[in-house]
Amino acid sequence: MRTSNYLLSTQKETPAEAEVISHQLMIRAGMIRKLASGLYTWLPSGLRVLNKVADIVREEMNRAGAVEVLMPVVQPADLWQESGRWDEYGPELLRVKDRQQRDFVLGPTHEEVITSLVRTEVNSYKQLPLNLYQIQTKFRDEVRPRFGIMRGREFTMKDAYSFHLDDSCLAKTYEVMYDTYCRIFERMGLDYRAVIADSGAIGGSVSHEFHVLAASGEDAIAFSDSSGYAANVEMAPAPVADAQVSSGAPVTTATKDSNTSLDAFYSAQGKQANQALTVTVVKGHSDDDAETWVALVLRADHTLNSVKAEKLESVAAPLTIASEEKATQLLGCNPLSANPLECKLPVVADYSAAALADFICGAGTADTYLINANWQEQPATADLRNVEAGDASPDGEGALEIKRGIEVGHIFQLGDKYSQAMNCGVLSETGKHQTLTMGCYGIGVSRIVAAAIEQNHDKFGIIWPDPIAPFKVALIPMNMHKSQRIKDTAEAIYQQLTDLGVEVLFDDRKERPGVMFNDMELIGVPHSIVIGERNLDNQQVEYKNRRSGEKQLLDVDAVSEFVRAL
RNA sequence: CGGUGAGUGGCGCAGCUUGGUAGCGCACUUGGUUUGGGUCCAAGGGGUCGCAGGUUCAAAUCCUGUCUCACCGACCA
Repeated sequence: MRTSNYLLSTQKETPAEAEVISHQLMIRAGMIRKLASGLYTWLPSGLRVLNKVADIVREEMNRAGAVEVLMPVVQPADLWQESGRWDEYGPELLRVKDRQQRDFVLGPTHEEVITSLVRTEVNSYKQLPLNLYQIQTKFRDEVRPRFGIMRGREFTMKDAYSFHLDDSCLAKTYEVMYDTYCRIFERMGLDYRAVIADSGAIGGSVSHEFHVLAASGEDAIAFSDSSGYAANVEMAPAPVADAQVSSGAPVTTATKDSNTSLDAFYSAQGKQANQALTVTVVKGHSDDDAETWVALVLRADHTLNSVKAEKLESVAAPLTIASEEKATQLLGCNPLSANPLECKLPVVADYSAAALADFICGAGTADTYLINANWQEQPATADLRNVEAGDASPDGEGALEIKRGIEVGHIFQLGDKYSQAMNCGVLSETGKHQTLTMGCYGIGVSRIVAAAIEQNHDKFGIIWPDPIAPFKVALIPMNMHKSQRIKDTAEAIYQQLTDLGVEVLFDDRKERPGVMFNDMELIGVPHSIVIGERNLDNQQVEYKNRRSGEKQLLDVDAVSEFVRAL
């Protein structure tokens, strides 16, 4: 490709709206342009990378025995009503009507369509197991699109669905997909981790997420420092704390000045946040649909884990935290000063909160606190908090570390949630109808592009891993318009490399060398060949490696052999 | 949806407090200059100041409404 025929679209300045480095660089390098919130056009360089990522995913899925299909983006509402998700999914599901006023959705995922397909096409156990996948556009009307392509509303996803007679067969395919995902991320040269995950709205039991590690990641991941344990912080169980014993110190009360922070108040009382309790009021769940509220009690240094909380029987899902007015009304005082020991609401205490003795907590009147309080009777307890660095690993080996990750893949053992609801089954060996069990396996293809940049960049721009680079080699002739021999050499090398099947970006613009160097580094082309008068006197050109910065001189005749070996 | 902030050439911004009919840098065009790391000089093109209404002799500027966008929270590949 010649830059003169190409749409390079690099820019010097970073748009103000781009917060994370991958978003900034994707715009500056001319990979994407925003059309509207969460909607992006892929420019030529971006599309090349996106296609590279998709190709690797496709190759590895095929190798694993999955079969590619392509389903529609627009899906009839009846399928969603049949699965129950028409009501469950909420506003993230974009619903549209056609000219006959029939309801449709823009597919955020394809369990319904694939299940509908398989129930009509697959009738015998002999056709199983079957793993079908597609690489296709999804639409989710995200509440808050952000970070450019990282969380767009429209995005490219690889989604695969497997169908089985029984769970052990499902487990085998799940293992294969797990290994396939590892291969995929390894091939792309990404630093990733597979972690135990919550299966969320998709449903099912066993589930792993694949995260690309990056400081800007939206998820926190907990790792054991001495075993292979890794889980999303949402899922990692917190250790049960040993009950403390009260020293018998007398209970006193103290009043907090409204200008004093809680932490300062704690230390003024000779305590710390890990010796104090806080109350959070959340919406409860009851069988008769009556409005109920529950007070969750945590240690003040801990944070509430909403995934754990909403799994409690007495708590409504999704987790709804009461507004300050509502909480004040329910508790009879500001929630900060609420007294968990004499609470008007049902109390559920986190294990470590229940284990405390001689703690600080609200006294039930504004700005008044109890010092050296103790539980009078043991409260209902549960694991409610996020694990923290230093907590004991749930597998009993070592302590946890917390790192941040970008979720780029998620695999689930779905079970029969959809096949049951949508009556998807086959005749078994014994001639009986048998409902199938399913797995589903997603990869955020477009998100990988952004995640790869988060992990591979420097102050000059993107540094693509070779397998997903938009071009392998940048060919940079300096002052070609003034030197016939530079022009001839550049054209010859371009021809040789192109004949070899190497993707070359030949910068034939009439630009100063600095401009070309900067653009090629911004775009992140992994290898450059620089042609200049100085070296041409010795029939040589310069090679430069984008990642290492290593430079070396090559004989003009040796260029194609050198590039082939890269 | 709640909280915060912003909308002025393609991008980044100033002007708004104290109304007087739009400016700077980058990018773009032309000429010259320079030529191994975003040269320099000159001359140009491009904006109904998000939209609608109001106040006023006069509105980018003041008022009202509305739309859009970004950031912080609950969802997710």
